[in-house]
Amino acid sequence: MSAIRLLVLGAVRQHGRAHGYQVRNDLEYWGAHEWSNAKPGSIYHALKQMAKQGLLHAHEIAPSTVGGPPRTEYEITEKGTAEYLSLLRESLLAHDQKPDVLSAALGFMVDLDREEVLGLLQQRVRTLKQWRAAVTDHYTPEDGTAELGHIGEIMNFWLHSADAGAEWTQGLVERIRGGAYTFAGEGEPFVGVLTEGQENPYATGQRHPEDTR
Amino acid sequence: MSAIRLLVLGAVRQHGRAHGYQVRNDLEYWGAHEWSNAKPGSIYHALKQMAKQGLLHAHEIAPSTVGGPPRTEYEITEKGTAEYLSLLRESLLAHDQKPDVLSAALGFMVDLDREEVLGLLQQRVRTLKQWRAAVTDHYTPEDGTAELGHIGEIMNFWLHSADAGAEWTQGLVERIRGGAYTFAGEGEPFVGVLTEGQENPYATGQRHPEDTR
DNA sequence: GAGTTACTAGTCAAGTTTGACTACAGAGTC
DNA sequence: GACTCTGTAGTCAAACTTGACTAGTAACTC
Repeated sequence: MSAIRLLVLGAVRQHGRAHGYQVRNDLEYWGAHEWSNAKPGSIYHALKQMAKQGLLHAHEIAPSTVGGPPRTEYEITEKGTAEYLSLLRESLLAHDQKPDVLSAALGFMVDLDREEVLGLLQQRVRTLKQWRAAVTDHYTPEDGTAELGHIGEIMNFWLHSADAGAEWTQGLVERIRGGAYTFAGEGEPFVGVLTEGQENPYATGQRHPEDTR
Repeated sequence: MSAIRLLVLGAVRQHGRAHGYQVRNDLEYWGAHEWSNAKPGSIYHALKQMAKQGLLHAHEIAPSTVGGPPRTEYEITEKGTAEYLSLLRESLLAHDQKPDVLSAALGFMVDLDREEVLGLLQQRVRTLKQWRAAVTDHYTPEDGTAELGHIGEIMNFWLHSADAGAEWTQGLVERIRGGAYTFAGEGEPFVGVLTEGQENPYATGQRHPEDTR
């Protein structure tokens, strides 16, 4: 599973009603084009696809207010909300390597309540540790026959990444337990989207630091 | 860029001549189906595509020796070798987040010589550190206006991953400098492929430890 | 005041990835 | 002896992703 569906559902949901360009702009604001496959084509495709599947409801809208082709506005359906929450929980939980999915989930974690997020993240840490143990067991059995040569570095790399991921997750758990951030049902939520007309400080033209390659 | 082309080119090259199933089996032996998109469909597609592009030469072969559809055997061309080495160097160098690309490159690094690999990896560490500095600079400017809320955790996660990656790469550099593994031009290479008839200890049927999810 | 650039909004074709499926052969088994 | 399971080898349609492109308006610039 790629992160695109979660990102798009979450963005539409935060707006209540959004057209493609708005979603696209939000994802850029979050830096998602840097760490996920949130390219325009993918976004518009996901919107259409999810509308077809009944996760979003498409309103055909008159020609855009500012030029360009006519807009379609999308609204999340009940089915879409269920899918969104399910994707979100799964993404926080999965020790599933792809970092883009976790990143997306971090951006939306405050849509769940604090206790649930803590539970999911702690489970995440446990699963990572189990996975680690299983892998080392499997590739270095008691009889010491493991002669992987440099191929072993691949495993080594994944183990190291898993350890780093577990450690970081543990840190996040502690920050959240310590009262950081505002979760569902805790009053005024943090506003993570751009409202119509607000300028985007991280717009593409601005050049992201990563572009120095 | 996904890792599939590098993986397939490298596998064919090690065999001298290989058919799709052989490549597929090698990649499974390396665990590539766990950490990359090396599914059968992708592998066969890549073989055909690269044959069309002149990176591989396709020999049409008589019906398979053991049943099933007729095989096609592939051999790497000069152009393919050039592409392979170029992909390999690029993958070792790129601080480009995708871990599957780096994993694939690790499996093939011994096709380059020791000094070159050391140079590439050290450059990798430097680039990671520069990237880190640029990101922190950009998102926490001197005027302290950065009010990212929980969105900041996304950046935090990437920074943490980059740090872990740099640290691990540094460790690898030291192991290689210390004489580990056998690189190009250093005598009998480590055999990382399965020869015809050799059984695969990590075959799918065996169940990988990751499957305990 | 004509040309160039930038921004808004989205489409499209080409390429890639996925997961399920086909087809054959040998080995066990009831 | 019919049935099921496993292994070999690969195809295919559907879905997804990519990057380049269209098209209109505003704003700047010389």
